[in-house]
Amino acid sequence: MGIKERKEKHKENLRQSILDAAKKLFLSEGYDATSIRKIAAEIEFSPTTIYLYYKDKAEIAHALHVEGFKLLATQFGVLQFVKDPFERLKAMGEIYLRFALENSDFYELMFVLKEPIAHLKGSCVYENWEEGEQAFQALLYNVSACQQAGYFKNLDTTAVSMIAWSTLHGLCTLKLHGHIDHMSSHEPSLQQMEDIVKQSYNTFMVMLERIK
Amino acid sequence: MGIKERKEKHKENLRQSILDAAKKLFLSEGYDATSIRKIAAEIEFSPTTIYLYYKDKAEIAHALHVEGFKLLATQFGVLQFVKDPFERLKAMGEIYLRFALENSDFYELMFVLKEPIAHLKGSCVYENWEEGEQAFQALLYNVSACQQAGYFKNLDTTAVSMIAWSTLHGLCTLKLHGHIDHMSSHEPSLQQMEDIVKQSYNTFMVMLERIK
DNA sequence: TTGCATAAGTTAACAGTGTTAACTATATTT
DNA sequence: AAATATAGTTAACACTGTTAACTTATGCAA
Repeated sequence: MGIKERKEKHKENLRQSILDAAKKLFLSEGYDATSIRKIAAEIEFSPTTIYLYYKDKAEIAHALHVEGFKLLATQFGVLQFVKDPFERLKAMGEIYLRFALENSDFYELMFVLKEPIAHLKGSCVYENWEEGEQAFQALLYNVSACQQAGYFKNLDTTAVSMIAWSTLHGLCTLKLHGHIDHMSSHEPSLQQMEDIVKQSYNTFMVMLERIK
Repeated sequence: MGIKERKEKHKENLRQSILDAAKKLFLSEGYDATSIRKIAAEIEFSPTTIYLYYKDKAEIAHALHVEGFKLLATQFGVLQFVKDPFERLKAMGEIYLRFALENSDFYELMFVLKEPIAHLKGSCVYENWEEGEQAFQALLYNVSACQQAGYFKNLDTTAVSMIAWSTLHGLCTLKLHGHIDHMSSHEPSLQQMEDIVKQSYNTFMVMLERIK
């Protein structure tokens, strides 16, 4: 029947369909609600079959984590058209922010959860965090370009990059984990801001621009 | 009525010893490994007894979360002796950073996990996040004092405070979740830094100081 | 064709988790 | 003494990740 045919097709690339099922569940119900058993039910195989294709749940998490970085990389793609270094850095931050807020589950997997990258250390040949490094190198490049254009004088490129990343990451996670919302509901100065994240980001950019 | 009072006290005692047991487990084994059943075993009561004193696990998490904020508040205490506003802001950041790195489990509970503050919304009279607010108000006060001393001119106090908090929070979480370490092991520019967090923080302070 | 090894997938189980309904034993009140 | 309220327990539900042991199907050499 139709189901059997579909099953046959799945068998051809079971590893991929496990990942697809995981992704589907993960995007619709979040990471915690994505259990091995639910993935198995989705592809209509027994839970133990998953372990024939992935070492454990962390390995699936890592595979999704890689997908997330691919998605972010494509969104960073437009940056090549922004010629002015500072404008490019600004745009990079905006893309990062939007990515985090619009793909919060992916963001969690990429920059919050320990599992996907802890998995690296456990397995393989002491593999490093390739995805994160690439993104950071792009940031380093942009910060460096800004410095050549006269920004961030006498400041360490790496340290400035770390700060830029940290600020954005902090803003994203405080928002995503509900801390900003919980505070804005009662703190008057925050209540007045209509978009705290966006306004804070803009202020940060003004701060960066005004470093003498 | 003496008997009733003693009973009340016993009830209070048990509620407190549940919290103590939870804290002990949580500090030695982390949040995830602190299960209701383990807490029960620690105080030598059955797991269900816990539910006579706390609504659910999130309520225990919230109680510990409050303890964490008390601890942070005492560490902030020394700030009153720092008269210069900018130096005080600097010291505040250093205390925050040290607190996060030395009490990573508490930090997770206070600023990362959703459970303890999501619990607020679920129960009570739409209670707000008192602890977080108080800490933020202290930050607002210090940023405002800096502005009166000529720093951060023409910048919104709340936005600057949000950025300061975000930057510190970002730095802390990237470190605590292993993202910095995973990157520093292969990225050359990071390898050269002996203490990435500390050096980045210092750079951030220089950046703030140099805003024209 | 028979016999067998390998691969692929399944069943059943282990050791946990948070949480709840229903029960018991004890102490207090009527 | 009987009724009631309190405190705590047992047993269960519905989950979780993960593993050992089993079955079934396939391809290949004798």
